[in-house]
Amino acid sequence: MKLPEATNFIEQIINEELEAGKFEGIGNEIHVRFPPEPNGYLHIGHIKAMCINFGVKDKYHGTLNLRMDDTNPAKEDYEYVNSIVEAVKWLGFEYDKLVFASDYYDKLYEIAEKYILDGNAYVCDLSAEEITATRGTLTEAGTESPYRNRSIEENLKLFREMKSGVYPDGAKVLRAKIDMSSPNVNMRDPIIYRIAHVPHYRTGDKWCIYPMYDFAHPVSDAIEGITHSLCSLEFENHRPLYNWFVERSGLPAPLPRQIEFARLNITNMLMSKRYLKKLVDEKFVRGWDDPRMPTVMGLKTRGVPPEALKKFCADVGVAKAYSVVNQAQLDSCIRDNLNLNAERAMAVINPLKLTITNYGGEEELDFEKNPTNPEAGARPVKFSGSIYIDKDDFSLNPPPKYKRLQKGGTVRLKGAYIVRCDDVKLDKDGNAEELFCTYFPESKSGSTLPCDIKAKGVVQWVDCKYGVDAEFRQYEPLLKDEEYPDQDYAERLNRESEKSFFGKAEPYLKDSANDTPFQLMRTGYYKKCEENGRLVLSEIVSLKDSFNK
RNA sequence: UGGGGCGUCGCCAAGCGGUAAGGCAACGGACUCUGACUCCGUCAUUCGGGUGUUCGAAUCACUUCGCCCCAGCCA
Repeated sequence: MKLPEATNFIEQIINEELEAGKFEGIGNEIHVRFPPEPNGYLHIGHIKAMCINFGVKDKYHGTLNLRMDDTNPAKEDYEYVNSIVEAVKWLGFEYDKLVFASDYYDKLYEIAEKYILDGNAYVCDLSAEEITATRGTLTEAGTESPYRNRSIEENLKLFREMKSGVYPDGAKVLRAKIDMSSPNVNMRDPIIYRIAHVPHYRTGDKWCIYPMYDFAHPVSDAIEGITHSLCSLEFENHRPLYNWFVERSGLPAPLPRQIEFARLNITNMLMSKRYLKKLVDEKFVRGWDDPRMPTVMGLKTRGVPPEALKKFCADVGVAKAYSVVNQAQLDSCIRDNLNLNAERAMAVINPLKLTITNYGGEEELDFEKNPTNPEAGARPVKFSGSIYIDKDDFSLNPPPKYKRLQKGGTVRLKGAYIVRCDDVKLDKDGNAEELFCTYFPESKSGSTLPCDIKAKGVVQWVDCKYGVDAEFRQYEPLLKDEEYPDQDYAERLNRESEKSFFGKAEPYLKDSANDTPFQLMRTGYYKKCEENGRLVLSEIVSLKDSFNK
């Protein structure tokens, strides 16, 4: 068979295995899984994991299970499984099956009994504190539990009693019998089952004992016939344990192989579920879909296209080295996508009135919706000679190479005419309050008339008569501190992360039904939404660089 | 200081013994009815350091330094 070209070390490993014929018994089919725990919403870090897993699935024409890793009833809920499914679908990833670790509780229990029967597990009566104390330290071996050598019959009886609910939480646990003096702490008789009289969101109170990740995960992989279990670096130390459980599970070969990769970090983006949950719970943000959140839903409400996110993950790559990607790299992917797809519109954030003294009447001008894509069509823009431009587009003391309007200078009004500023009315503080200009009819946009007037700059504008009020919301990224200071984190988020401006926008923005992202000329990419009948423009990402060079 | 990982341009990242890809950022310049976009050009005599092996090393060996992970009845 001809192998696809590997683009990262994981695919390289898969290619090598395929070449060696490792999966011939199963028709060379690759099976992977994406296993979030339904205890929070998916964030951009998960998108990387999905790109890797779904990427392998697509490249090798394999299958992928979306698996809810729900073995801790205390934290999990349907709210989260629904949000996860929604996020996966919005991103356009197609999984083969939606499965739950909790689907395997019976099977898992059965396999746990097998471990006992094989002498590989025992019931331990030590308290949590005692277990911790006897685990040893990083440099000293642990000591064996006094319950380690109970008979198989006694272990079986005790384990069944644990299951039947006769013991309170914490009274007993089932432990794997491995090696208390292993240099790998994870191998020092890890706990397989704990007692928790907590109802599970799916199985209700059918169970009062729940399997631990270290046992449930590898065995779930084996049950599903997963060939490659891709996870992040912190599980490297668990791999020997993963293999230990899989090899003794009695499940048919081929055994799954765990491969670890470095998780995604982005400057100024906080990706810890714990903190994100805190922000939501303590109402520092409106919810998991708040546009300032790095969650899939936050990115969605912000207007970021899924394709831009996938491109970003592809650009960032997959490796084992710890890394922090510059947010500029994400922004670049978003800009690239939006530049190609987003419609263009005009709006001014700080309106400065500009009156054209030699213009009478009004007219309708044609604007292309997207200069990079003529098929996007055109929209009409009304012009009455009395308009607003942005305060930033006029200067009383222009710096060198200033391209926009100044007294006595000219500028082109985007899509309309070139105007010359004849007079400036100042307010009491000496700032420009209104501009009086003359326009040049022969400079009309698209006109073939000869025109001697030139303008270096182009500015956007909104008609005074037809423009509508708009609110602009600018979002700073979620802030991340090296030290993760709980205290002022949320405070800073509120203080610095959301800014509002009020200005004027084209009526086109208010009227257009769709709320797909668009670009405000020279200002940035925005998403339109309606709040209580108000036009709200939320920033997606700013244009690169720009003003005042 | 036990064990497991990782160290290639400011930030990601290819490279797998034959003489340092690419992306982001930055910096020049061209173009432009968005100071955007696009386009052209510049940006690692060097791969954490050292020592060996070799005709030849980022790639192999040894050594040294630095960073990350592991002692939840979380995942």
